[in-house]
Amino acid sequence: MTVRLFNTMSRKIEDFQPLAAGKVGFYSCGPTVYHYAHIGNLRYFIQNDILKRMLIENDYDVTHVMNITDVGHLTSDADSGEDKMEKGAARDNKSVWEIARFYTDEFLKDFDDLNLVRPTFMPKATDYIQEQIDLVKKLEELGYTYTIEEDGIYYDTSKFPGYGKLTGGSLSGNRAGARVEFNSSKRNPTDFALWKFSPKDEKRQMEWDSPWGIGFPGWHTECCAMSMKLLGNHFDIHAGGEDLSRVHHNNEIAQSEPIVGAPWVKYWLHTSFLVDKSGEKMSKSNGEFLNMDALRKRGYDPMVYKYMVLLSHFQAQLAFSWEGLDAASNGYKNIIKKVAALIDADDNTNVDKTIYDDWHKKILSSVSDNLKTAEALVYVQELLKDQSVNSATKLALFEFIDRLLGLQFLARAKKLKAAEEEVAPQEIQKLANKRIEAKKEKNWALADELRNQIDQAGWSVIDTKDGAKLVKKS
RNA sequence: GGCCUGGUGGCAGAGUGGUUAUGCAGAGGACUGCAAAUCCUUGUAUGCCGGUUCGAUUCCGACCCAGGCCUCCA
Repeated sequence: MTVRLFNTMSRKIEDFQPLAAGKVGFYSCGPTVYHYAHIGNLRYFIQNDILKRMLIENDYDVTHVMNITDVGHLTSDADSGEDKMEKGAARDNKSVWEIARFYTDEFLKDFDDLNLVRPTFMPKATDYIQEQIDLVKKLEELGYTYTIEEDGIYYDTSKFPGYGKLTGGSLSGNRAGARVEFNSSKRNPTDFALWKFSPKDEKRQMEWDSPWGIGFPGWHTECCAMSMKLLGNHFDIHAGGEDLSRVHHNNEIAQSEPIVGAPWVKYWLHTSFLVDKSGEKMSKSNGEFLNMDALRKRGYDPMVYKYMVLLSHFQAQLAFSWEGLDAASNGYKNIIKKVAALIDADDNTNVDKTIYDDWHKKILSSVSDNLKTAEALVYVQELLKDQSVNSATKLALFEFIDRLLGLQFLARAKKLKAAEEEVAPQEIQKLANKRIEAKKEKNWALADELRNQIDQAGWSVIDTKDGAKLVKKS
């Protein structure tokens, strides 16, 4: 099946043609582990996961690299900002190494709760310092660098003719230091640090020796160094959040193409932001933000958030609201209920191969066409409604849908059934029996009172054709 | 200021040159002593102004509005 993806480089949807037949090298910029990931960050990782699952369902052998940025970087090249890692460490009263480990673990917990397939490699930036130094050395040999005294080694973007090509247009109209004080020692406003020197009077928690003295790498080098090491000089797909395209990814290209030749990467994918209802992006830097734990504490299944994300398209901003999350929650639960009913209805009929193939194709085509997950979910609704498809075929299709979208419809449906089959304790059963008696005597007041008591004890009583049924409340 | 996105019902959001998906919420009904669940039915939308066209929500242009990047952030 043809895979089509919107390539930021061309600003067009292109047919996907891998560099090597049947194989995909995929690099996604990972988290900086100085704080919890907020749910906006997680939207991007969900989208990456769908991309990967879709490629796998299309029989590609995917090698996925996602870095863990555990090196602190200054908040600006002007050397005036704070180091996020060191700041985070001070906030939590821990060493930078401790907070890196702590927030990496927290991140992976969310990752697993969202049922995201783990990357093939998750390199830590601090494990690839030598590779980053080697990369800077090569750029130095090729004449792309210059030194600013007591500051660092910088990349001269005027030496790279294609600078800025990823995001198109000219960068010349950019206001140098539009939002930050401009480092006047730089030759060009777009120049960036490759290696920063540690301050002479200060011992940093994270610093390394290098041919240029004690210091630490600039943050754009890690992705280049690690991707070259783990995916080779050229690879197929590079993904990131929409904020990364203009600076980080243009800088990555500027660092890599002089060394490996152009084009370095074939397809660039960028995920748009989750925004709040006033339209502003969620940001870790702003202090207040929602993480997965905040959602869990309010009783939301992480899968509900994933479902909400998949209802939208990754290139469009998605507005977060509790109302929207509730809608997603109801919608998700309704599907689970219907799938649970399918399991009950499964009468051991055979899977109808023709019908299966038809739906399989429709759903996989949607996701393969630039990740139209919302369209795929419409087909899921239509499949559930379609009475001409037997239960066995539907269930087989749900196995495929769960592989493709990772929404765990079947697992949740089975869990729901298990909860429904749980037998009520004796005292609850007694109350239920009393209520039946009351009903027979048409003593509605007593019956309602008894239902109240059962309700308070955490059970629901539901009258059915076959009598009263007790179901534990979730 | 430069570059880039986007504006669709109450909410979230697809798609389409010719009756605007889907979900959630709402309304009505069936069922029920009442509920819950379920099922059936159902109303409501393409920012504004021009152009192209037999016909524009879709294509083109201007405008208005919102957002992103130009410091680190997905």
